[in-house]
Amino acid sequence: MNPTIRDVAKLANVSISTVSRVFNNPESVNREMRERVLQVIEELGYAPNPFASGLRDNRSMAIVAMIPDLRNPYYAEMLSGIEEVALAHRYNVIICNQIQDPDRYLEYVKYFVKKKVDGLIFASTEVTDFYHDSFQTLNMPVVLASTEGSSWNLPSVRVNDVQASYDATTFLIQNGHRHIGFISGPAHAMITGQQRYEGFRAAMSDHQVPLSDQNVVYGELSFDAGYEAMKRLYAKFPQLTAVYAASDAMAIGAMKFLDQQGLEVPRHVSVMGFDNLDLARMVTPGLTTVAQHITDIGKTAGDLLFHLIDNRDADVQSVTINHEIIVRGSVRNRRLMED
Amino acid sequence: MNPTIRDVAKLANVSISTVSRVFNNPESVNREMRERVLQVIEELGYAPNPFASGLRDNRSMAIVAMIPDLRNPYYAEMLSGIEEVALAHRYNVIICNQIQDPDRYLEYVKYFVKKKVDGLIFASTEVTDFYHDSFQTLNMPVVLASTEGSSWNLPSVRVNDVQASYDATTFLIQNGHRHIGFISGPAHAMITGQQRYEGFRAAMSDHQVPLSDQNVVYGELSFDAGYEAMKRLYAKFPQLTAVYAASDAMAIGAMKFLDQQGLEVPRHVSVMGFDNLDLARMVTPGLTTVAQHITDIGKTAGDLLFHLIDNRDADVQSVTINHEIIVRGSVRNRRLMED
DNA sequence: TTGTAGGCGTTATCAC
DNA sequence: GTGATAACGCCTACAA
Repeated sequence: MNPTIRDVAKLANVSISTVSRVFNNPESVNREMRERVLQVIEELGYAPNPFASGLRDNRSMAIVAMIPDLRNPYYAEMLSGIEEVALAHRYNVIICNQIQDPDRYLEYVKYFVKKKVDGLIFASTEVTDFYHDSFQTLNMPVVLASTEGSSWNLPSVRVNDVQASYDATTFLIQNGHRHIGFISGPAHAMITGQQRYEGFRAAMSDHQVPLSDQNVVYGELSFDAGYEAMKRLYAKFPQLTAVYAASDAMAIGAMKFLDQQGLEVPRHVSVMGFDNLDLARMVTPGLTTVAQHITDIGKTAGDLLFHLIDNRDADVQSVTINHEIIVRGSVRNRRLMED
Repeated sequence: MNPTIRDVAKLANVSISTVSRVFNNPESVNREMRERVLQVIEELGYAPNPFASGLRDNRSMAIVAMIPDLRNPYYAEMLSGIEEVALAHRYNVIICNQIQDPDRYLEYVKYFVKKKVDGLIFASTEVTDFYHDSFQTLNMPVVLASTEGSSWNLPSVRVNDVQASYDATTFLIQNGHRHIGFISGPAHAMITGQQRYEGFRAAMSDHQVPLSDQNVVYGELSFDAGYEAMKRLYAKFPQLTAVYAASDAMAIGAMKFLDQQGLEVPRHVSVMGFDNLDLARMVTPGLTTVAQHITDIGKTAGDLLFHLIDNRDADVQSVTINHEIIVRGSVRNRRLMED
């Protein structure tokens, strides 16, 4: 059995209140006594029982990170940012994975999150009524990461996807491409479908590049879906000289397909991604992409959450994280073309 | 404020013990009463306060997963396996990241793990005295994943690295390679350095393939380290026709270097990895590698841990997870060579 | 089968 | 500045 506050008190010849004060308000206790107590604490290896503190204060010193898929490096990286700031606050991070499965999500909420946790980071998943209702009943601070909840006034941390997508498209255009295919996220997905499409569309339009249904194809954000999407895109738009995909995984799936068709990247087709996963620099050629600074998104979401935890009624503003074009080898400048 | 057991009791016109029993031993309570209580529980949305239960029973319903690096897909995948079985047991998983930093590790132990958690999975990190001592003071079940602790009789879950490495090397030899470079993990690393090297050595020896210092180079397991290691290896062993690396990340780093030298994989040099990360199928050509079934390692480690949690004195045996050669495009069969 | 009561370890309020 | 004590909510002997 671990030592309790009482053991410390007895051995130090003080009351338990004094021991407690040494932890929670050291200034208020006589120097000499304090040192004696501290010594005994050290000696016994005493640490307050977190259940007891939690029971009294209703704080768990834990937050929960809800993400769609741990095996996706995007979320792993975000999680690592969240974990980083949590550690600094001496908080634990509890993982909830595959939250896009409603049953699984409810399971988490029912057994884990209820009252046991001081706050919640909810990542990359559209905040439907379903999720929003559960936030209400949970009654704890919530911060969104890489998704938005403006309709419910929930603070969020994310890049400006419209602008980022606009910039990516513009980069391709400035490199002399005019036949640009877009592999979008699912049509119904607010961010990876609609907003990134919107940025693409706006850039094409602003630069007077023709755009029709022919240019666009939709799919899930995965490698496999990217491969399939590229197949469809190439079938209906074979004259494309560049492809821009709504995620790096998709872009790399597209590269795989192109390679299998004997089309070289970037000699025959240029490819641009979105996210800047570690992966992007590992493939050959390196993938030119829009960096999201994912770790920062996680860290910032953590910062906001802890601010809300310390200060329940704070009016926390959403934060936009800067994006950045990372140039590697997968896009060719057609303005410098020789053959 | 959330409803307590007392609220339920009052509304259902029973004593709190009855309510408690409905949760913990439903059979022992009169059907009619039970249904009445259940209804009230539903109505109020009552759930037992985990702090109170924890305080009484000294169980947190949480385990901790200690890993070296969340951003490494290897650990993310393992974690996802752990999380999967934890959910099935209605347990939370708390992350401890970057445990190879001793200060950080101690921080975790000091503030988080002590008494707050029912068990521990410790991954891919050599169990030095330092870590082992802390396990002792923690006094909770520990299971090792992808590392070994035979010297302390700790149960572990891992592949047979010597055999797996032997098989990988044999695969290359059977494909007609006799000039095979090996990019090893750090020389001091028990598994990725010593055991995987040992498998390599044994296979070379058994098949009478010459082996000297020239064939081997050491490095960390990362992409960047793989790139650098390949550079060193190629400098001292330019006649190699195949490279076998102790991790997929290293192998892909090596591929990057080879590409930059104008050496084609697998036409000029074959490459073989170890792990079978998702990554391995995404690169071009696909990486031929030894699959570790990482998710299974995580799941099995979880299973063992829960067995120990339910049954403190069980004598749990270590488990070896099967490995498997995954053939993709990065190894060329020289026996079928035309040019 | 059901209810009563004590205790888990901590913190904060209140006397002294 | 220090000490006694109630309260947090649950579970389980034990008594009825």
